[in-house]
Amino acid sequence: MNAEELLSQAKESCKKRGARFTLAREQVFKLLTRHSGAVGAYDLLDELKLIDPAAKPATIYRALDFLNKQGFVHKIESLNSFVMCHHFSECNHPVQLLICDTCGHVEEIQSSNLDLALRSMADATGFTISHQIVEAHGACQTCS
Amino acid sequence: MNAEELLSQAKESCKKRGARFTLAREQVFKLLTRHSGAVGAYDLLDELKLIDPAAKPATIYRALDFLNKQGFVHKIESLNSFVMCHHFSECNHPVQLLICDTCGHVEEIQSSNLDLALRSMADATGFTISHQIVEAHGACQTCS
DNA sequence: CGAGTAATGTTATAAAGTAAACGCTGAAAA
DNA sequence: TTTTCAGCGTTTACTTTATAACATTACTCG
Ligand SMILES: [Zn+2]
Ligand SMILES: [Zn+2]
Ligand SMILES: [Zn+2]
Ligand SMILES: [Zn+2]
Repeated sequence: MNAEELLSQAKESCKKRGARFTLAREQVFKLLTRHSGAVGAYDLLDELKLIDPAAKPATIYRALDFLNKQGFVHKIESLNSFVMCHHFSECNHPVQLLICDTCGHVEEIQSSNLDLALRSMADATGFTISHQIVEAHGACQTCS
Repeated sequence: MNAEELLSQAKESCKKRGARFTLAREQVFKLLTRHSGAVGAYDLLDELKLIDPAAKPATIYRALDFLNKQGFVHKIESLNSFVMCHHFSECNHPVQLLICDTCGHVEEIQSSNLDLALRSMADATGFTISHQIVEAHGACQTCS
């Protein structure tokens, strides 16, 4: 899935939902598609400042908040950073990430077994899951 | 597992490994055992200041770092906070947490299915896991 | 004891994230 | 067409979380 495809898919998705894909949001979206790994909000801000020198932390955080709510972007809690989702057409999918600590690449996986195992364990203790965080750190194939 | 049992177990464990369970570390350990849920480093610092007014951020972070490395305490990445582990005798176990967003209680679960599902998915893509983060947010039984 | 290492104290600062007040704008209602 | 108003963006200031750097003290072991 390349950058343009993702962008048009995002626009389409917003149109359907009546959400506004404004310039600021599109700019941040595009910046994110240029990274294959995690990007910090302030790194992103530095990049955004090159095309919009007036950008401030709130600019980035608001855009990221929107993109995250639309499911276009995932937050990586263990790195305080963000990564583009390449499967956002599959709404509300559980997020499962393999994060290479060597090269920084982030791979999003989809294991229903994993999701099931977590849900069944939660069920067993009467816990209702609203949001799950699964992040594995280590070394990717090329870095091993 | 009550507070005293945990404490003596921790002391024992340090003795075996030749790690120093110093006063500062013990104080922070004790403060943590008094919480059933997540505690922020600065909240903990406020509590510590009551018995050691000279305590500074570094004091807490160093103690937490030690306790975390010994496996006595887990960091909750999605809350930037910390929780006592009640199973630290089982060394290096994968950490899987159910976090109630209503009452703040944190339940540590042990699902080998979950661990297996993650590992097998990682294997399939040639990824070697060194550390995993599994945190589910939602509502516990009493809060549902 | 004395050298070497581990831990702590202290100060300062970096990094990440949020709040609140206010102005702009563009599309729906009148 | 004009009004109006909710959503978006800007700006300023601030809070929370975490670490760096370096001096000092405490413990361990030969
Ligand atoms: Zn995704
Ligand atoms: Zn890699
Ligand atoms: Zn544990
Ligand atoms: Zn609860």
